[in-house]
Amino acid sequence: MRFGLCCIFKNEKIAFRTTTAKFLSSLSRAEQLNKLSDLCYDNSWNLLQAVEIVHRLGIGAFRIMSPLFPRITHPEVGYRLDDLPKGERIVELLSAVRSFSHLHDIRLSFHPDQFVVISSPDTRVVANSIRELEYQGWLAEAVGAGIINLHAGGVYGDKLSALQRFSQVFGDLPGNVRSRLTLENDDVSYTVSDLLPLCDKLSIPLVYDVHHHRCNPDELSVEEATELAAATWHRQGREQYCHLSSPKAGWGDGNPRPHADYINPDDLPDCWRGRVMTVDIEAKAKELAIMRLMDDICHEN
DNA sequence: GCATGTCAAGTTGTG
DNA sequence: CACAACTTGACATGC
Repeated sequence: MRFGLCCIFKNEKIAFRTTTAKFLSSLSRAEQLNKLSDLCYDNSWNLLQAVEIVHRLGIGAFRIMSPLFPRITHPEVGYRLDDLPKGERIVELLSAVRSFSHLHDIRLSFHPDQFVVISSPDTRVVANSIRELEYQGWLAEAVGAGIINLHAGGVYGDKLSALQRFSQVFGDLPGNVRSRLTLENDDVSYTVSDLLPLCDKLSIPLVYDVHHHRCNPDELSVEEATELAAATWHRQGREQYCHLSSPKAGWGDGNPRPHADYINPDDLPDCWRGRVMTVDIEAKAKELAIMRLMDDICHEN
C-alpha cells in the first residue's frame, strides 16, 4: 500500500503562490505576464521540490493543486505558457518533475475543484469546465500525471439524466483528458453503486473514497465497494486509487464530513491492509498525518 | 508588521 | 435565506 499527499505540506517549507484576477486586472498586460511568469516559475520549482520531499519521506503519491498556474483559464486575464517570459524554463521544470516522478515511482494526480462540473444543465458551466479540464490534461501530460479525478457533480433532481449528460460530454473530451479521467463517490449525492454502471460503460476507473461512503452510504459494504472499485482499475492494468480521511468530530453526534488533522487507524479498512493500492490521505496535518499513520500501522499487531 | 476582508467559477444541506 | 462544506488558504489592503 502506498500513501499519497494532497497538494500541500504542513511542516515542509513549500509554499505555492497564487494571485487574483482582480489584482491582475489593475496591471498592464505586460505587467500581468511578468508577475504570472514569476509566480508560475516559483510554483513549478516548488512542485519539483515537493516531489523530492515526498520521495524522501517515503510517500508514494502526490496530488498537484489545480491552480499551479493561477487564473490560466480565466476569460479576461488567462494566458498561455508561451506568453510568459520564463515559459521555456517552466517547461524544463515540468519535465524534471516528470523524470523524477517516473524514476522514483511517485504517482501524480489532479483533482479539479468544485467548479468543474461537466454534468451541469448549464452549457456555460460545462464549457468552463471543459476549458479547465483541457488545461489540466495538458499539464498532466507535461508532468506525467496519470489521473484527473472528478466528482459526478450535481443531481438537478434526477441522477440518471445528470449521468447521461456526463456521458455525452465525456465522449467529446480530448484524449489526453479522457485517458486520465476518473470518477469519485461523493459525500452527499453519488455513491459507488450510482457510479459503477457509468464507470463500466465508459471504462472510467472509480476512485473509492471510504470516508464519503461512510457519510453517504449505499447498499454496499466497504469490502464490496473496495472490490468493485478495484475491478475498474485492474481491467485497465492500473493500480487502484482510494481516498481516506477521519472525521474531525468523530462518528458520533455532529457533522462527520469535515476532515480531522490526523487519521484514526481504525478508519483504515482492514481489507485495505497489505493490498497493492494507492491511498490519498486527506488530513489537515498533511505529511505529518501520513507519517503518523505509517508509524501506527508499523506498530500494530 | 499585522489584522482583516477578499478572492472566477457550482451545488447541496443545514440552521 | 445566508452560510458552510468541499481536495487546499494565500494575498491584497489598510492601519
